[in-house]
Amino acid sequence: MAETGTKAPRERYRAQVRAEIKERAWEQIATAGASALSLNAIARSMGMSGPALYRYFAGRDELITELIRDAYRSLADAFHAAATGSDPAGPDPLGPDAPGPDVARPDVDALARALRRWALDDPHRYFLIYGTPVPGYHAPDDITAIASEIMATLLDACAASPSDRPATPFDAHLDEHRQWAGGHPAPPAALRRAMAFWTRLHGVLSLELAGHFTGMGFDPALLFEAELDDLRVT
Amino acid sequence: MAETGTKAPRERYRAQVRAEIKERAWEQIATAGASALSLNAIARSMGMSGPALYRYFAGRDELITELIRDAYRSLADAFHAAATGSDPAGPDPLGPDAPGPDVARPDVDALARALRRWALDDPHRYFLIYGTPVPGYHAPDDITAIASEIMATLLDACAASPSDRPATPFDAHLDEHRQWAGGHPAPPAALRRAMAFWTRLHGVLSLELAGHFTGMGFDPALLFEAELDDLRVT
DNA sequence: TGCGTCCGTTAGAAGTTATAACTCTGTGCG
DNA sequence: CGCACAGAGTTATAACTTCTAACGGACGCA
Repeated sequence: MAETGTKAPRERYRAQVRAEIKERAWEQIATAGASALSLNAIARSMGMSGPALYRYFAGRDELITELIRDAYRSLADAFHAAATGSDPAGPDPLGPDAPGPDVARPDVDALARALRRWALDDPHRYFLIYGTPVPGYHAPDDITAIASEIMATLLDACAASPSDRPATPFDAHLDEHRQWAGGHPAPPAALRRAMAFWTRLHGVLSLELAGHFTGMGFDPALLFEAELDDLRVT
Repeated sequence: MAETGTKAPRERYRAQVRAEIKERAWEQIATAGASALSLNAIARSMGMSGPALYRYFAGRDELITELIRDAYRSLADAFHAAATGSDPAGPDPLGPDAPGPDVARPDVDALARALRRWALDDPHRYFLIYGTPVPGYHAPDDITAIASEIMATLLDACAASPSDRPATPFDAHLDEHRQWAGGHPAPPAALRRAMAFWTRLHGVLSLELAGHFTGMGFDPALLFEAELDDLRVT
């Protein structure tokens, strides 16, 4: 990490320009969405013209892949920070106000709120990961590795709080096909809860971020918390 | 409906060409995704060249809006068919095999399975409605009207099966801000359950359709049914 | 039969990604 | 210290895209 400062100047400059390109790309995505990302517009906004960007990225696809990788990395970091309590935004800012019906699960709750904060912080970044898939695209291995890291953090948290819910047939199915857990020693109930965490919170968040709740009147934050409460008994 | 046959030949031809354009558009979306939809390619595949399509659609946006409208209409019809039992695919094909822990709720279950069938039938159509939103786009009123129709069908089903779950503060919040229900007389518990139906099943379906479960080993259909089971106690 | 509307055409402007070829500058090595 | 080479940025070009404009022809209605 610290060695990047001692690199050759040529390479240093290259890394700096790459970083600026990605930064402009994020800005552009934030205003016009990922599908409208234009290499030409990025080059223009940087004062250089057109094909110069091809020195730094093989093409639009490689740039977007890099952005997706950064998005996954950012989520993994946010999860890790929330799990270890080193959350820069403070430990659950809206957490203690509304204690759940039962015992507190600091890990899972902190993860959920970190996820929501992370998603609201940049909706386009969220949709880059969880939005409409690009038909031909397959994520490279290092990106799926980050996804596994995220899942491992979630499984840690779910395994930390035991469940008193009776096992269902689906719990057994999930336990029989647990290769997706990547060797994580979580019990079946934790597998089930991690999956429910993922699917339910994604359900709420993706609808909220896509604007399907706008004009409906209720508060999406309360819906999120209600789903989080229901996860407590799952 | 039957009057379209008696229309003027000019208008009849126009409607026919519009329909064929939309058909080709769906084919193209199915293979390359909505973002890659090209008017030029559609025209080429129809044997006519380029700008001829502008006689029928003001532009790409209008065509896509039309496709979104058709997608909503199709989902509303599928829901309505499932709710009234006139389901062309037969009443819940995988339903009776695994009876839930409690009383059967034919309406809600049928709706859920109709939703999954509809989604798997054409994933791109699903993402046209529930996928990454286009930044500048706002759906016209008649489309939001179809969305309300879908929600009304769901609320009907949820109101039909009473809940023995104690009311939560969020149920009250949903009841206080119930303008999204469009005057539907559903009780608070039904509002809550409809919302959970929507968000949870969307969570599972969208992750499944986007391919986030591929290679994980478990069966997404069982996850869907497990979430449907959990809705029974919500 | 004739007139007018509407359809499909070609031409062209402005944008995109991406490649090829050229210039020039800065780096590192002898 | 100077020189040669690698690499950055340039322009030109090709092949796309959406979309506008102007033209010709055919079809339907009176």
